[in-house]
Amino acid sequence: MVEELPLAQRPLAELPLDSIIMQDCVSAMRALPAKSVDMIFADPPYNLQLGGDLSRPDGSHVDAVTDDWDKFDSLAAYDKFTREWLTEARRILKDDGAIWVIGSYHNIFKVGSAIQDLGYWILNDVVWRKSNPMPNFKGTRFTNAHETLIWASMGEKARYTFNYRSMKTLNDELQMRSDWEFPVCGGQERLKRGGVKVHPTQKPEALIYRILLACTKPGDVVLDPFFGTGTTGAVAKRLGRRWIGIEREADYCSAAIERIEAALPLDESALKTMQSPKAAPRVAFGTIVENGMLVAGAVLTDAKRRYRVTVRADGSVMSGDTTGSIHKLGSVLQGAPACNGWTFWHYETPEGLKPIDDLRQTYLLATQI
Amino acid sequence: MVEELPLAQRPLAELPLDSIIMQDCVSAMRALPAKSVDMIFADPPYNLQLGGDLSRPDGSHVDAVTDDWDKFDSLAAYDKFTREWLTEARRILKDDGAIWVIGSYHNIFKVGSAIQDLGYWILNDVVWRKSNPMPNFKGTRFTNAHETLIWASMGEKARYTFNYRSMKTLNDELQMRSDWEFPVCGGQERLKRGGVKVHPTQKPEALIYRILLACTKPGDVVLDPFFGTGTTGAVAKRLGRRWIGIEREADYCSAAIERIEAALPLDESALKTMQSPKAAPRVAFGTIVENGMLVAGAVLTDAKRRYRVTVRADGSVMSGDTTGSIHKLGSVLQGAPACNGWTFWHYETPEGLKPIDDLRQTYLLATQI
DNA sequence: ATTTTTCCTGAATCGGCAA
DNA sequence: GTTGCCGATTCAGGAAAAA
Repeated sequence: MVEELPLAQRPLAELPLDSIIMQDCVSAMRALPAKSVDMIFADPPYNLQLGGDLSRPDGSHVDAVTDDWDKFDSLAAYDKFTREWLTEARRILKDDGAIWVIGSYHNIFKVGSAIQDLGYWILNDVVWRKSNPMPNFKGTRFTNAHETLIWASMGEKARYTFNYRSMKTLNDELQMRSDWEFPVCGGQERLKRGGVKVHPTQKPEALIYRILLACTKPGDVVLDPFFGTGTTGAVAKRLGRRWIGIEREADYCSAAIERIEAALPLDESALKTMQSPKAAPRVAFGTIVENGMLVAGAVLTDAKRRYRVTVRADGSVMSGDTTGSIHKLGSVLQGAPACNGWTFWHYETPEGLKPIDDLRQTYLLATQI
Repeated sequence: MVEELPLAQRPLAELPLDSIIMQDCVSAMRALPAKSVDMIFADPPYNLQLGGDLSRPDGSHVDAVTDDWDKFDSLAAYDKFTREWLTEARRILKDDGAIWVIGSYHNIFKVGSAIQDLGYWILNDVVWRKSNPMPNFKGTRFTNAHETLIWASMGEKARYTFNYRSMKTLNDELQMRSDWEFPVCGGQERLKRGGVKVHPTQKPEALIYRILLACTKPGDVVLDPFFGTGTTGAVAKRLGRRWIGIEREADYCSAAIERIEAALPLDESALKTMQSPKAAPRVAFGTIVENGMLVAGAVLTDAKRRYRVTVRADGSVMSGDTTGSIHKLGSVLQGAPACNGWTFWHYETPEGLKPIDDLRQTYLLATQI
């Protein structure tokens, strides 16, 4: 007779994959098996503690985060809450798993301090620089133009996943730095119901995309204990990762389900939804993929269709078992010392082949001026 | 007979201005009078916890921070140390003073958490983006390309200095954001003795310059409890601020003294231009009427001609049976909590509508000088 | 249909002073 | 401590409206 396996060895199949647990974050995590997920991405309440109303110089009203879920009785209460969920997160993570947490100065120091105290090992802090932050209307402080993310492994000696090459390719053959620029979530990407935003703090997909691409492998299980409207689930689906969401609010859950079901390989409409840095004069091919202008799996050929490569999620391309940047594959396949991949490679359109440089131009036009 | 003043009221003259206290940070601070300094800038040990030696891909050796002053027995010991010096800092600061602390992910979460626990009120966290960071030689993480600064006042309701106009001017007439880009300290600025850098973590003067310019007034006293080679002193001198340094190591002290003596203060005129345009003398709207620049009975409208009021002889304005100041009517008619009547209300000219603020400027030009 | 202008909004710990 | 008045204060980008 087969004995019941101890909790820590329960098979992964018992995880409620690709679904939302509509429940309180901590109690839902307690029901999950130990050492069972590869990554946790968490966007916990920030505990903003806002004062009175705020108006813009033109008199219009600022729509602030006033939801109950962001209210805590005290700093100590927030600290306690933070340590509770981080403790459960640690139990659920595999030994070679990792955690990402995003926050602002209101809460990130409490989060980071708890992460260190609980035995996690911080690998990087990453800064999300907002290209279009809300200004400081009263002129009393610096424009709060960034948020902070913490990436930590299970311990000083623990292993973790980091797809170094993917990041370097995504960043046009330069090491990816700890400061990332993205616009805030708006436009078509922002979920709305009756013209009103569904969630006050929806995160941009491009941000989660980069995190999952950097720190998970295809098929990995990603848990988001503060699922909200399911950005993590939508990106995970897009990138071929499994996901589990925990979310208390029924409204957010229904919006998330609808959204993730609709998530598809991106089409042209995505161009409008996820704009990206406008500063960089250089555009990495990875940025084109990250923004959905080309999807992973797309096939590129040269103008005469003699060579063909397949686009991968990190902005590299592949031919047989050779992989590399668009420039490298162009030179290798031709046997040439160098190649400008932007003009060499083409993609199929209803009007025929077009150089991928057109996409770069479109991207630049959309993001510059 | 005059009784000895309590510690909290000791005259400022007792502060060891523009000098270095060569002593342990906490004990030196204990000897300073309470509520006596305007700002503290602190660059405490980062508690880096480095493993073995690190080499570059070319085999060369990376000169890491291995000094004793950066070693702590445990995370708890670092935490205790942090709370000790932050507590003393709080005692020494004036009620309307402020503190800046710089750190990396190794220590900044502990620092920020302690700052919040001790009753300081965080105003911003600021990211120093390094334009030329050291790469991640092993390709195991993101390039650690930034450090974090925390700016905090003495409490939620405490006042603090922020030279908004100076920052906006410095940033090409756009609000200064919370992410600042500077190169790391090198070249001529980097202090060396016999070709060897004197201090492993010397900060760029441009960074301190911006902080002092933003958050102190000329003549303010700035204390740096981890003085090192005296960047804070050199910048304070240049900007016409007073400084106090605390530094344990004699080598750093001598280098700092030499450096600060060589630093040239900006002359007064240069300082003036960087200060905010000293709040222009206030002009009552009534003065404009009194001088005939607008006559009683004149009609003012907003830029879109949605609202209109009539000017009265005493400088009040009227709409229907509502009367009051230009500001009050602006807010009442719009239903807004506040309104700057000078920019909201316009008067008719042959060239079209013009804000009445133009009249104020004309009046100021005519009466000043 | 195309270009120009206006409008709207985003995790925000967002006054100072005198009576 | 409270109230009330004076008057200082916004950037980027997408979408809708107007020309």
